[in-house]
Amino acid sequence: MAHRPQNKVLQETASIDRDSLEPAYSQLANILRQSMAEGLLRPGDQLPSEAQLVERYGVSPMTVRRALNLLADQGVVIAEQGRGTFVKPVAMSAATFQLSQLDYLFRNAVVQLLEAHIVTANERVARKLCIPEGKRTIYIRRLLWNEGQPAFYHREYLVYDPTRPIVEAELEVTALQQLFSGSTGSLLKYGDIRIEATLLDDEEARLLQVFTPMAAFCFEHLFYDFENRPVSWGWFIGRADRLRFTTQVGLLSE
Amino acid sequence: MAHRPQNKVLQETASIDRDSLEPAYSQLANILRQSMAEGLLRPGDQLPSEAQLVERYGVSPMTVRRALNLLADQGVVIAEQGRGTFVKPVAMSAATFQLSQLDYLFRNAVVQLLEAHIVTANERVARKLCIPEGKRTIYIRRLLWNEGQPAFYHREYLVYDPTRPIVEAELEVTALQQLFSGSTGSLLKYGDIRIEATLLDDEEARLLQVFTPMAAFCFEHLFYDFENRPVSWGWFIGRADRLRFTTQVGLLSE
DNA sequence: AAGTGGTCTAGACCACTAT
DNA sequence: TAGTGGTCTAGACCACTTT
Repeated sequence: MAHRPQNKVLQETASIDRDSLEPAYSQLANILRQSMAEGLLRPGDQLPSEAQLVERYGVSPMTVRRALNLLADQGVVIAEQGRGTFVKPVAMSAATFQLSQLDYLFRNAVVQLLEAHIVTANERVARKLCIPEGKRTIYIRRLLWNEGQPAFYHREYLVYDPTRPIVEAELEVTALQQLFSGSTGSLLKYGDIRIEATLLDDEEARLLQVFTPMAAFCFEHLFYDFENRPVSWGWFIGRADRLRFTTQVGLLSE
Repeated sequence: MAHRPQNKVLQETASIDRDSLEPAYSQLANILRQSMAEGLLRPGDQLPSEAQLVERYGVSPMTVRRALNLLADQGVVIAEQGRGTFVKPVAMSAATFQLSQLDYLFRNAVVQLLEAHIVTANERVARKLCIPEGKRTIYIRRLLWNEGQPAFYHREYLVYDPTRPIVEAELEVTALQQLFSGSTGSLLKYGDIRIEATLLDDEEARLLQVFTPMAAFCFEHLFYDFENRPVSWGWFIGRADRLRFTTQVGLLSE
């Protein structure tokens, strides 16, 4: 077993303010986070034990527990049963980025319907949507505009089945935003999302008003209904020079 | 205020197994998740109140609370104070992607050091590292191989300062994996990561053994020490056809 | 006023790790 | 054996929303 440094005695500068609107567990988490930011607690160091924190800050074990869980969830400490809780080293692999960073692009998007036709599924579409080849699907092409600029080119195949009301709703151009933002009454159970970097082809470049070669982000999505049947397969393609994902690892700025 | 459907009475098929190794809060969360998967609870539906769950499953309020917090953290329900807890609709924007998906590429990577020189900072480098223009930096170029294939081309500028021991450690080729995986004794406090889609230039394509034009993922990183001074600025560039980020929204498969 | 979620207490027992 | 984190109880009080 690897050696771990002993825990240090923290300065008792900060304490829990019981009159504050901020919950005690959150205050305690911030106090500990502050200790790390100041370098009092370095990566690999052991935090004070839960019992010590209970005594030092005058809160109950559950409150200490919650504060430590919070920090563990945020990836800044790691708790090891029977050993202690330790400050996690900064690792680039801990980075997580969220699609909601693109919310602004979708919330204010103007949706231009380019095409909506019934087409028979070829082999690829049939396999993705788990339907027989040759079965009818609805093929939709949309262009999403944001502040006068084309932001995304979206293509989608929907299972054509009159008994599934989602088809009707999806044909409305506004349904796209509901899909992204989430809305009450959705008939989707879950979805798989995949992000790739691709080159724009000529048609994509023309619609997005750029010249090839140009890099792009591609967001492929496959949504399922409550019977676990695929209902929607499609891609959003957006110019890479207008899309950016950022995140922070290690100590999160509050 | 928008109308919300009333909560339904759940079948009491499942119950908490006190002899199980699985914690009660986790069991309860899974029971509720199962109800959603079966369609008993649909997006927008209200979950049973905490008091109802306490009575129905014979656990304490804190345990119920924890189960609901777990589901809320996972984004499948939303709790609204004074109103209730509701099943969240599926939203594509809820997708989160984790860089740790690339762990296998870094863990087994063979690092080839292409260059490590002291260079004076130009305007761009100086601005990023917050040092005066013309100050000396260490410029490192590396190629990461995985299973006999070039996986990433990495370039990095390090602040050159003999008083900062990180410089010595970073020059070791193995330090790169530690940066990605995290390791005890790191002197980094936090880092900013940015992901872009780009086109490979000629040099990048040659090293990664592909032909232009080719799309690529670029992971830019900027790491800070405990005095909040930037110490490392660099990019990993990897072939897009070998990199994929996937995730799931809505009901998570367990 | 009644019902909801949000926080918190002051303990308890257990599993695990180190000595 | 002593110390650690992990779970759990059976309540309490509060803020908020709805009726």
